[in-house]
Amino acid sequence: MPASPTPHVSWKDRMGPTLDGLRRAVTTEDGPSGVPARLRGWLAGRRSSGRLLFLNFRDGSGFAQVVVAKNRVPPESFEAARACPLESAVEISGAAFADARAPGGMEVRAEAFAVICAAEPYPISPKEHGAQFLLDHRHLWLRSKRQHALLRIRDEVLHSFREYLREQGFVCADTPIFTPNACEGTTTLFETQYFDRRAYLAQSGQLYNEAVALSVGRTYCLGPTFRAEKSKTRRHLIEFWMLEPEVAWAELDDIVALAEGLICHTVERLLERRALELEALGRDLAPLRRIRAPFPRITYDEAGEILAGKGTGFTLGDDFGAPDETALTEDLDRPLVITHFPAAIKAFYMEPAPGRPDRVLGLDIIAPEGYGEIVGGSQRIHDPGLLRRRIREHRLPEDAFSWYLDLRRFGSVPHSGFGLGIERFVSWMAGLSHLREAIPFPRLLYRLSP
RNA sequence: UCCACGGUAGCUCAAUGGCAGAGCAGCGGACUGUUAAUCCGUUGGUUGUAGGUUCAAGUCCUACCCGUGGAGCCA
Repeated sequence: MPASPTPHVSWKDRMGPTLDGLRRAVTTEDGPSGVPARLRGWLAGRRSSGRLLFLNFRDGSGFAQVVVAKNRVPPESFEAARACPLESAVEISGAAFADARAPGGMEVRAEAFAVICAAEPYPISPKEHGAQFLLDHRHLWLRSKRQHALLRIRDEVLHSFREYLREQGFVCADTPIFTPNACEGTTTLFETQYFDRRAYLAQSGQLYNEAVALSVGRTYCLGPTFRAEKSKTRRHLIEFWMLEPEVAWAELDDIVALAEGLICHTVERLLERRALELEALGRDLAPLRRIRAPFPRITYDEAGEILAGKGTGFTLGDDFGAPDETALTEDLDRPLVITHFPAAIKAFYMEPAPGRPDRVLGLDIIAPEGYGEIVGGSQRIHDPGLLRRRIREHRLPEDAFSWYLDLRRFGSVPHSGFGLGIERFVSWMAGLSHLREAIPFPRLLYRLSP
């Protein structure tokens, strides 16, 4: 192999220091002062005080104040920094100092400033905007400090979920998006062409997860799901991401404990690693610090009794509506676990409760603070005869489920799993008033772009 | 799909049926410690679309289009 013509430089060294790293170095007690740096990024804001400019600069890792003093930089640098439009791509040479007057405790004092690519007049101002305008400019809105924080919180949530499940011995095995038929036969599916036949966009990976669980024991999938419901509320997206663990040998109580562990681990990680971002959103951290296992747990029938006393108009036998969920959790500071639902309102594959054939071993977890249902799951039927009967009772096409029934013919065991809505979870953590900010590019009823 | 509300400057919003307005952004200027900086000046309009009532319509009427919130469905 021929010798490399230039010495190898690692990726990290090529890219140079980031604001995030500089801030950590400079603001540490007894840390260095006046750390020289060359930074590349975007001009996020500017205030001027004559011969002194205060720039809000974003390099991707974070935001920092850059001070450009007229008598400390070449004249062309000062003019460029004074006049270039917001969101221009710029390069700054200077040094980083700890300074209590700067937001975040650090500022970069510029020695040179150059515009790499001047922006056109930027449509998003620091003032208020309506939801429609911001969503039309979602591709640019993502650059704001608030969205920057949310992107990192979502990333941390996804990372922590995977981290916890991996520690518990789970294997991530993703499930298909194109599916030949409706898994549960309940919600409306998006229909699409699959060459010369019809296919549907997945609304759950559960049935496939069950197959994988009988191979590796503990599995999960994490990906987008699609519901063609004309939902028009702050709690619904047309395309959303769902985490679905499935565990062989697990019964209802086992996956309640799994959900508790998963949620508590992720809340802890967020408080530990993303407290600054949560605070940037104005999120009150006190309610998050109170999230501890075990979660309060009631049955469907007990919930019905509580609701009878609250007068929400709930009828026993129905599923809970949004006002019912709010009423059940209004006095709680932790998520509420509800189990043992009527079989009639739940999916065909749920295991009947021992001694109560009209109730099934399903679980819902309702988040506090009005964030609604974040988890739905169940113990699955493992008896082949019962499962076949249920498929017939629900008038589902038996041949489409032949592979699913096979799972009960070859070493069937009790198993359980649940689905957790990523955007609902992120909304709850971040204290959002609408799900649309919890995903980079939300798909809403009348919005398919950007 | 149903219910409620809305559409006026680039943005956020005002305007008893009687001259189309403000703040912010933009543009020009002042300012060496700003924190959504401040101050002075200034550009900017087919009032969602079509029709109707009226001496006169942003305003009232009809239809349509688009959007927002809620219900149901669920994560």
